[in-house]
Amino acid sequence: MPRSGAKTRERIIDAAQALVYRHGFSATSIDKVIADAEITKGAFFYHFKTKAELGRALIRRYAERDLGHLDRTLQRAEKLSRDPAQQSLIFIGLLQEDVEALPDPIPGCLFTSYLYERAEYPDDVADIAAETLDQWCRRVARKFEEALGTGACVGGATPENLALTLLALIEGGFVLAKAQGDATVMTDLLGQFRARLEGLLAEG
Amino acid sequence: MPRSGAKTRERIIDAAQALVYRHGFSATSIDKVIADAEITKGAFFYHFKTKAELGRALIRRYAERDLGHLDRTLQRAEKLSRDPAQQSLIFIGLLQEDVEALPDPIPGCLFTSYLYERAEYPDDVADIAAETLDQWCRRVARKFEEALGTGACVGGATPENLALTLLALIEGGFVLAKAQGDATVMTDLLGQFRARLEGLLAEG
DNA sequence: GTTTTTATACCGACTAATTGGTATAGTAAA
DNA sequence: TTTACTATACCAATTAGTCGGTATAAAAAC
Repeated sequence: MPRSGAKTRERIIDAAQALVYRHGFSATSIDKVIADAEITKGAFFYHFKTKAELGRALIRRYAERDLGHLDRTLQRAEKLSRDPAQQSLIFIGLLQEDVEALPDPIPGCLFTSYLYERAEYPDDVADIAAETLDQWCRRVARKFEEALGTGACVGGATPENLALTLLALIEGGFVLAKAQGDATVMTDLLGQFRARLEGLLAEG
Repeated sequence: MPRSGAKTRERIIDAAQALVYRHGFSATSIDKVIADAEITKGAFFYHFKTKAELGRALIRRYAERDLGHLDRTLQRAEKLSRDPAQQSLIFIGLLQEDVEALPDPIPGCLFTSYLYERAEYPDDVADIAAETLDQWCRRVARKFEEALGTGACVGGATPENLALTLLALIEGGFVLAKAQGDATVMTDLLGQFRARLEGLLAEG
């Protein structure tokens, strides 16, 4: 066999992702991708039959990494304390650390990028986004449930609802961070959420 | 004078906006816009020198309508009660009504659309988005301040912080609503926020 | 153990369609 | 007579995608 194509494939996806973060998917031309990846047209179309397939590969990798990162963060929180309530609070703290380490300009969320250009791409791309977002919520909700119990807290908040709120704050936070050109809004937003969760844990 | 060009101009912006909601800005070609608006190329370039200028006009109109709608909603809340605390809660309720009236598919926020394709367009487009989002927060924060007082509540929440959280929930809610193909997430998100605000108002 | 085959990985010139934008000649209304 | 267009033809650049050819290295045949 010749040298493995996996490396080239990764280079293509890396270059494409960087371009999509700045220009969106449809403004990301294959010519720009191959220039940045320093490969040729032949190599590109050897790995991806169409541009849509590149798109699919892009969010598939993003989705995997996203859930992988979530699980690792949850596990780190679990090692830092034995109490699920503390674990939940530490989890938010670790998310704050992630946000502070975000590069400039703020890349944002690839799912949002796709969902806002949705009509351009096959439906299954949006399906992956929906499924991953749902999984994210479920896994976070499970941790909150350990901390708060199954029932609704004061104010009718359930673990599922809190997880959804957290996810919306992150997605919305990306938008505001992009608008302000600064990720500190996200730290504030997460700080607020953390304070609220702390309050709920103290009550329940 | 011949018949006013304002009508044609509006038709162009209307057609463009509908396309941008589904395809994003860069996938929205001038040819598609003129086809949907049922005008000719000559008419388009009579009103807009470049596509970038169309983009500028699009978000400028969106920004104006957005802040106008906010002010009207705030004023409606003010007419429905004399108590700022009640007004704040009613305001959230009115936002929930707006969300429920959202068409299918969910259009989302034009600012997000731009911010996620940012590099394609002149910087002043992003400036309008940032400025409008900031104004939105300020005006909502002023109402919350009337209800809660200037100082921080329990949990360190300030009126500004709460307004920012609400905005992030709306922006993030749009993303989640697009992913799920259903706007009820946004109603839930706003309901949660309302309950929390109610709690803060009862304490303070 | 050398040669031949074969599949993988990649090159780069090419194409047909679309892109944003221009040009020009004419028309219709206030 | 100015403003607001229609209609159509055009342009250079860029777009996604094709195609015939080539380099590499492992496996199979001799």
